[in-house]
Amino acid sequence: MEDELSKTFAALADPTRRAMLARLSKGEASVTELAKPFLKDMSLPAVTKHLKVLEKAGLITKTRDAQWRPCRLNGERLKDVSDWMEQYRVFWEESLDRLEAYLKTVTSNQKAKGKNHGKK
Amino acid sequence: MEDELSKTFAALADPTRRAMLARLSKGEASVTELAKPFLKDMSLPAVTKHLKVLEKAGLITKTRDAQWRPCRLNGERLKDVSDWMEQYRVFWEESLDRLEAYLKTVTSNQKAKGKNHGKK
DNA sequence: CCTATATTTAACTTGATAGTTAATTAACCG
DNA sequence: CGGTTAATTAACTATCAAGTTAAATATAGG
Repeated sequence: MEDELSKTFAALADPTRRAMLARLSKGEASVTELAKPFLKDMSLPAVTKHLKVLEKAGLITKTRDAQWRPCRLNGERLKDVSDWMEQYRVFWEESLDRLEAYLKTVTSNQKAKGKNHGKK
Repeated sequence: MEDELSKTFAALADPTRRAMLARLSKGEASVTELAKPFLKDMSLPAVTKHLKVLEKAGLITKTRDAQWRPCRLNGERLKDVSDWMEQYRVFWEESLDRLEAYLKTVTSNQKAKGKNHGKK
């Protein structure tokens, strides 16, 4: 998984990590703080790993404060996702009727070109 | 990976699958048609698997037309992603200065409560 | 019926993810 | 220094994801 966008999507594909981001949207937090809601379900090293995934995806940044590692949300990477999403906005924002109509024009154009299912 | 949102994000975490969605945003296409740009890099069964991932994530729907399986984009699932993203919009849309200021108020509030790093 | 085309399924390999426990590093503080 | 707290690293296991080749299924059409 080389590209940044894939790494970001992969990082978001886990409810634990998304919950961590939600917590961080309230302000920065240390690892222990972030871990607290999950320690019934997993160990601290598991939390460290999740944070490392988020960090490598550029979704958070970790700093240092004595023995603590305050984490904060990095919004820019989420903007990349948002930008990617934009091209599809029409597919949910238009009324379903208008979308259907739009798709009909596209596909009927293709049929006009021969309904050849991709054959040369 | 139980929840729908995780499944959707995971499906999006692959450039091949995102390219397939991009193609489908131009109109419906058969499996062979969708596969064409990738057959230098992977086999047809691999394509079938990618499509299955997209389908299970609810991002596309497959229908039947003789021996063809026309696929089309399903925008609703992308809306779920977009809705989830909304809560973070402030983290990239505000000017960086204003975001910094916002975070300062949040964290200074925490410090006022004792800078206790999550201790009870 | 036979064959070509479209697509999927089966069985398998490989590498990545997500978790574990135990040990280690780092910094504070009495 | 020695103990305590915070966090990471190491080593390992199990499950999942992505790809392969070969075989199977489904439909059209002469």
